[in-house]
Amino acid sequence: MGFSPASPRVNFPELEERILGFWAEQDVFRKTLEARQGCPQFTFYEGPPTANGLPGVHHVLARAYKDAIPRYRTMRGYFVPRKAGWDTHGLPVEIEVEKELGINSKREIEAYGVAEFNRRCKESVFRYEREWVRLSERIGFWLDYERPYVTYSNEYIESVWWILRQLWDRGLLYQGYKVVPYCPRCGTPLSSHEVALGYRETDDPSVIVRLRLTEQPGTSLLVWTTTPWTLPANVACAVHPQVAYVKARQGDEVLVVAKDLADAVLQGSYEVLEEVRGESLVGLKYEPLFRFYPEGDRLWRVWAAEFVTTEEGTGVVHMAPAYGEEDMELARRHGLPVFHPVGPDGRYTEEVPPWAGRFVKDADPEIVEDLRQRGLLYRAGTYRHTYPFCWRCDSPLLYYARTSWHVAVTRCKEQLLRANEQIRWVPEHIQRGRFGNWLENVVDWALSRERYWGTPLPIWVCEACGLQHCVGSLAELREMAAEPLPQPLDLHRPYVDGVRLRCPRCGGILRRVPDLIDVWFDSGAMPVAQWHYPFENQEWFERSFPADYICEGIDQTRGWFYSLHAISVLLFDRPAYRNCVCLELVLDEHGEKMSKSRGNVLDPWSLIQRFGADALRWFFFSVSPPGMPKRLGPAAVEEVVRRFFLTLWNTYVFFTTYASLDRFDPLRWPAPTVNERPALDRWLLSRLAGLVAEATEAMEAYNPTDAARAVERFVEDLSTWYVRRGRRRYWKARDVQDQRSAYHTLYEALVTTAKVMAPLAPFLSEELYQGLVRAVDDGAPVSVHLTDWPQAREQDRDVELERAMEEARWVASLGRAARSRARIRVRQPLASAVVVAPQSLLHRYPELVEYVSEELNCKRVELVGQDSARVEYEVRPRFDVLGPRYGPKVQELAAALDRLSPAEARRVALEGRAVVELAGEQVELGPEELDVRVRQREGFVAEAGRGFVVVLDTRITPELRREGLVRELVHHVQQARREAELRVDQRIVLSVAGPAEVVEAVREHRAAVAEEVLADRVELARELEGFRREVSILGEPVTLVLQPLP
RNA sequence: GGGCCCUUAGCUCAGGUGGUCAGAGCGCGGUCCUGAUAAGACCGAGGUCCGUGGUUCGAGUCCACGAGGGCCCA
Repeated sequence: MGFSPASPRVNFPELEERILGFWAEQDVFRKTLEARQGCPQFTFYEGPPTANGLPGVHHVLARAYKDAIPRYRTMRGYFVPRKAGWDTHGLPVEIEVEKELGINSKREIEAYGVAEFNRRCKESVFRYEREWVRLSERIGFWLDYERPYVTYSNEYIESVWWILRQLWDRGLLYQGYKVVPYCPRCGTPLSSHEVALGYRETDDPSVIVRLRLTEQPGTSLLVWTTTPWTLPANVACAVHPQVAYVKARQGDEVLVVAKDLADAVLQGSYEVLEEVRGESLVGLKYEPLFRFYPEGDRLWRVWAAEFVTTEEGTGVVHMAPAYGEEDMELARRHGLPVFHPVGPDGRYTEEVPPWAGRFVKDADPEIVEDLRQRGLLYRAGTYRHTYPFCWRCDSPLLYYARTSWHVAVTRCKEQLLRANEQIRWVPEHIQRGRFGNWLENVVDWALSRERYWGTPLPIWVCEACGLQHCVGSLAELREMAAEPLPQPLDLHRPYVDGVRLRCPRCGGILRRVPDLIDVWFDSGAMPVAQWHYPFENQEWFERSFPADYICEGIDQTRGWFYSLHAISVLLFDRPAYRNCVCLELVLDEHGEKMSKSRGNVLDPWSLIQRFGADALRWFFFSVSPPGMPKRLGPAAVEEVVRRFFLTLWNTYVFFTTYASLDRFDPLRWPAPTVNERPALDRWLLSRLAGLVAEATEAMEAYNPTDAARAVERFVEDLSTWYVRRGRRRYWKARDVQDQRSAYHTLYEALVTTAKVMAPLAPFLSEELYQGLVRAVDDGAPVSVHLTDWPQAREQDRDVELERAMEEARWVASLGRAARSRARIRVRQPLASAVVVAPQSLLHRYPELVEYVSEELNCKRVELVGQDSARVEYEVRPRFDVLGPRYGPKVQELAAALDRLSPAEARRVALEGRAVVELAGEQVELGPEELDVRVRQREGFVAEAGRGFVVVLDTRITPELRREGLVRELVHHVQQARREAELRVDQRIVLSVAGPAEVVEAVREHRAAVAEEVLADRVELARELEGFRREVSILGEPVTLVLQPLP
């Protein structure tokens, strides 16, 4: 047992592969769950991916975030079961299979055979499952992949049926003839959240046509549309009753448009004949544009409607009830017929002979041309706007009347909003912003899909009496079945279509409606259906609902976040999750969205293989908060490795190197109490306690970004100040007590850092833990992920010491700047430096001044509160104190203080009080109200800033010069030791040959040189055999020979 | 057309409740330090804090309007 020196050459991807092996061999994930059996549960829901495509880098982002919080919670003592899940139904899958089969329509699927088609769908959904699991495991996303929930299983479907039955029983599931967004290629309606996925900018025709008034020859209403294909289905037009319209003469005709739009519409000159209110137009009859339908008295008249606006178009709106929600509403109210001359494939039917069989959008130009020839076209152009396209197949959607099934979500809108209040959103603005707005505008969920691969809608209808029945379980299905159910039972189409039920009312036969349900309902049902609730696992379900934590891309506000929420509120009137983290997009290096068409998609594997999964994870956590977009490229990940991982690693190498030489044993070496430790150690322990507190707070707030950044800052301090300053306290230390303190402090800092990093960088933290803890303690938990999250030791916090150390570091920085200005290298010792600091905490911490002295290589650093010889004073008001008190006059105070002569300023600075005249009155200002700054006077090598001045004594005496030479020489010898690849503790004999001054200096400091470079002897007279090196010391050639001793 | 978010150095990002000198990292040029360091320190170049107006003694920070970008809705 004991530490082994870690190698400074580290290959993180390789290290991670080794850790993966270790986890597998030790079954660590299972152990972390077992260790927390019986503890309070923390529930995470995995949003099921569709595994029919390869995972990309954005999935690594999501999975890293999904992983971090459960790991953290496990360390905090919670039991965090994590079930994987796969979304297996729906159009995405069907379209993949259609592509494979080279077909493109429902007709072709039916010809191919639904049974075989669905078999292929089922087969295809797990095509990339192995890739998903492989990537997930490689990045350390711990999830139970052995027992996932799968949405196509009979059990899952049965639970979904149970949910639908609950809704049915409460009258929340209904059938309606409604205008729905409809994909003509897929032949099915889409839900609003699916529509939301497909908006795109496009050019559509923009036409204005004449509706000739029957009883006023020569007068026409003008109507505007971007969908000429809906004109054959026109049954009416609408005006706003309150809006002003004009009858305008233009050429030899009279045109009716809204007054506010007249200029925009009637682009030439015109003459207003009359101005009327919309209501006076109501009832006018016009000539139909087409004669495809028989005349009727109510047809082709003007109606009043409040929804008409004067923001666009003409103020007169064409009504085609089959193709617009408001149109349908108007038709229903006034008993107008619905003309629907378009088939489910988006082509005209025989009702419109000229274009029968044509896809409606393709017929647009011909319809326009036809109207032009008949003199009905007023104007035609194109109109650029955003329009929805099918999110999966990219066809333009049609708004289209269909008989379809809906969930009456709008009836529960208040509950939806109330439940949303109970969710913590990250970022916060989603709650009232994107998600809240969405709920405010919620519409009924268009549930049914006229497709093949999905959860069948469990509604059966009696052929004889029309009874509709919703089946809520397999038992019920079996019981009601007219014939024995087929074995084995597959609840998918076409098998379920063949199941006929006996009518409980009339004894007739019920057949299932052909529809499936929206695939988003599947995933939204997972809190219930993953457990096959209520048919099994009641206690599991109850324990695991609602989720404490979910996390997905922000696009899911309309997707999974919504479907989970809606189903949960409909069923239980509760939110499905308490904390929800929304992730923004992963962009490429140039800030462009990654897409296949741009060819800028980054393969996660290339990054993982180069830099490791932890580096990629860490990049995602630290670069920006979850709700901000992330620019990702190899350079950014490499920087994480260089800036953070390697810095930490090198500190670890430093520790293990010397701890192993010194046989440091953290369990047996007595640890000094914190108060017994020097300021440097107390400072680090204070920083460490602060780190733990900060990281804990951040992780509690679902904010890994702040946690990661806090760790980075700590590691930076640890490496560039703590170890840098304390280096000589370890190996070969003279003061045993100090050495113990140093080892214990550094050890604790590293171990705690490893634990705090564990949820974010599970591999590197494991490696550190193994090398630091398991290496010396058999009794410790096998893995860092089995340890408890560290407690912040508040008693170690010393905010004042931390601030004082900041000052010390600042003074060191000024001192280095002064040396640099004086062109005196740091290796050249100087006799003294004076630090002028009127209001510094350092006066209370002489130890810290000592660190400055070492850092600056000045034998003596004198800290003084005042020094009129070398500095000048500047006095300003404390604006934060005096501003509120004096208001505008604070500027006069500032001016008055600015006018003080150098002598007066000095007096004020030393006395700490000033008397100035303000508007004829004497005002006295005390120390709390003054901001005293010092600046250097000319003629000294000094640097100033933030209330400090550092003045160097730049005189180099012959003694100092010789010491400098020796330091120079030692440096070169150490360099040579390294080049000769000597063991760190290899002893040598050294010979030095060179100019007399160098030789003299070495002679004078022979013992010190010998000790520094581990030489048993230092030869000055004769040259040895061994590793020989020519160096230059202050421009003079010097020959060093190192002879290793046996 | 509406909602939300963003805009700070060449790049990536920090900048509680306004307080008067705007910071870090990377990159660039130079100097230095180092037997843990592939690190690090110092100096230098590099900023209209997106713009305009307002509130205020004081605005990167608050308000209004606008511009650009992103996401979402209609």
